[in-house]
Amino acid sequence: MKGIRRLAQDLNISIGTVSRALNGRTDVSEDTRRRVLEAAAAMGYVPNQAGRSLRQGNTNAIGFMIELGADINSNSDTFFMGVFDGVQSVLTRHHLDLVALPCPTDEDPSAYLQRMIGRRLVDGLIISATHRKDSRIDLLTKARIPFVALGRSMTTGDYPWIDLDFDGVARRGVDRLVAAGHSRIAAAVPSNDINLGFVFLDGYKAALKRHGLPLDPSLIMRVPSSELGGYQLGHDILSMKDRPTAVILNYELLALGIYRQLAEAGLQPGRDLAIIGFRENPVSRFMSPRLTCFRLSLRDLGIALGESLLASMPAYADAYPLGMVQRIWPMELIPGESDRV
Amino acid sequence: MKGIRRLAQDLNISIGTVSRALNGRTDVSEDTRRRVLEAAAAMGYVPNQAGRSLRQGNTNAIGFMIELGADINSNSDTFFMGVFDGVQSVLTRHHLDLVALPCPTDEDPSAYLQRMIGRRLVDGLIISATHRKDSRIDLLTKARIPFVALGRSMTTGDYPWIDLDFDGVARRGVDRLVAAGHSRIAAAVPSNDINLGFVFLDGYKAALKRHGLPLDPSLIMRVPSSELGGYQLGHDILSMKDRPTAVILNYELLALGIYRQLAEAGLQPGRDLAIIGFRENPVSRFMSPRLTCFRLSLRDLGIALGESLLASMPAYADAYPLGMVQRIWPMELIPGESDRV
DNA sequence: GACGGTTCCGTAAACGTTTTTGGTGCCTGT
DNA sequence: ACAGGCACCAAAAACGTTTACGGAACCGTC
Repeated sequence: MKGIRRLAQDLNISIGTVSRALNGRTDVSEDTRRRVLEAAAAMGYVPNQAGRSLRQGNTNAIGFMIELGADINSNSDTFFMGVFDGVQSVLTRHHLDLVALPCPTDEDPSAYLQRMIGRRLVDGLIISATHRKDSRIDLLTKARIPFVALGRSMTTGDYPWIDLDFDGVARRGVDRLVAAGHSRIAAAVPSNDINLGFVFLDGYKAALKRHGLPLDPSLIMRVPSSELGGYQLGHDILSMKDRPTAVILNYELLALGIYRQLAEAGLQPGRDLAIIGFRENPVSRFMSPRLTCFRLSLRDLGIALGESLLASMPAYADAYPLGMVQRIWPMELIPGESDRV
Repeated sequence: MKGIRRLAQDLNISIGTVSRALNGRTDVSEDTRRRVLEAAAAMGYVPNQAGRSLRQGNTNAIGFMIELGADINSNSDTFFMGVFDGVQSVLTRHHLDLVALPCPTDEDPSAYLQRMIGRRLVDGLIISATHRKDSRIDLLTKARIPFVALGRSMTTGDYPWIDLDFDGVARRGVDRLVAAGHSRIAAAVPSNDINLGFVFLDGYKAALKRHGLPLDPSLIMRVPSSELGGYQLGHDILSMKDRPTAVILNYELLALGIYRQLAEAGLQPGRDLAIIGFRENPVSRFMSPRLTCFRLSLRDLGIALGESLLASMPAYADAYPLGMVQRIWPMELIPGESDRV
């Protein structure tokens, strides 16, 4: 005899009553409830989730899918650790648990997601690293699984998302560089079809136009989102015949590689090439010269993600009357020395 | 009508037969099996995990617990992502899924683990960042949950673990520095009671003794495992009246902070202070002067963890006749310029 | 032609919960 | 004394699977 049945037998009451007592129903006497709770604590009873899920049709867990294959993820897990913490802090208040679902490098993300959806392992999902056309979004809407995307996408249909302000980062980067006298400004964009690259590029183009600067296609530099990509970026820039005098970056680790490339050429960030990096992180804070980049609170971002997800789950929506959240997450410019002329 | 019942109805056969066909049982004709598989694929049928778990008493998932609170985790670049990938590659071969369980900053790890065990969300567990006395180990053995620890511990009882070679890293670091003529060698150790600190320290002490060097307690420097800890470490070293000429590090990001601290003092790693770092990572590869540190394959480590776990699960043990794995994971020294005299 | 063996499949129980339904006993007001 | 209401609880159904059991059909053998 196990589980709730055992508990009921010990107390000499029915399992239904035990269940009601544990779940805080009203139709059970205070005395009985107290006895049940005491006995449950004494034997360390925890409801079996499988039985519960089967009956209620939910799992009290939500998933956060991360793609190990996407270089933008596999290179920096300080990002997700921070976000997880924020998401958790929202979810635990509602007795929901967070599980991270790491999609293997060698599996198609959509296939992986479909498997997870089918298994009914979670009640809701957060997906990240959205691509320009992201079939996961279709999958989730079709399956009617509540979700929120960390990242916009060009996929049609209305769905909740929160995205970093790639547009604003590009725009403000250009503004700042133009104000400092630069006119040949390069932009690093990712070499794959992750959506943030397009947003970043659009912001870059719009800013150039607003300043009346010509758009030189050779200044749009496609490199992988990794520290090696930054190294390559540095090489590409240095080997151009008509070098840009400044560059804006779309990913945090690029700065590392470009710093190295400049150092090897005997050049210095800020003096020989103005650099505006992306996200401030533990590494960027310790680079010298100090990197000009943008700050955001990972924990707050996680909280916002958690709340948006809850807002789109019928069972919790009343506590979070946010409607469908489509939100651009602001980032604060932190001036450093890497973009001094 | 949903799930397997729907499938059976469409095919006009019993649900038992459908289940047997899907699960590869022998007592079903090849023709029937083919029809079932086709129909299942056509309607995108995926077995409901709750029903399955309830019946079979397992979940076909294993968990990887990470503590967001431990600074050694929340800061570590790339570490877990790489390990996850290796674990996955082993598990998927056996149709097991990996879920990462991030323990919130503000929750006690043991309490969190107990909740997860109680929910019966996973069949097995990998825990990391083991402490000197780690109650999670008692919890897991008592609950008879198969697990493997990434990290040794002083907790009694036999249990499977894999640990990085902190002892060897400390020993070889000292050897190398002594060979280069150093005699005052400092060691950074974590300021909390994570077990790796004790192992590292023991290796350091043993190496000193073997070389006939005195043990100076003031050279054992306790700092948080973060880039800020490294900054503080650098400060502490520079402000000593009888400065060490070399230091060995126990955590990868420490190097970042100490580099910065030296730079601010107009000093240079390798010339003014010999530094041997810990794990080679994307960041260390781009530091200058290049950091002398140790290399390991995260993916292989993940594979080893996955295999050890399977070896300790009765249902899979026959495929992995490893016995109880207690293994020290070797790390390869990568010479750089940071420890040149 | 009875019989044992094999191959295939249907039936039903079981897993641990939650929730609906119904019922018992007690109290209250008339 | 009796109808009605209330507070509490027992019983049983339901969730979607897997699997033990038994039986039907077919085959070959003496």
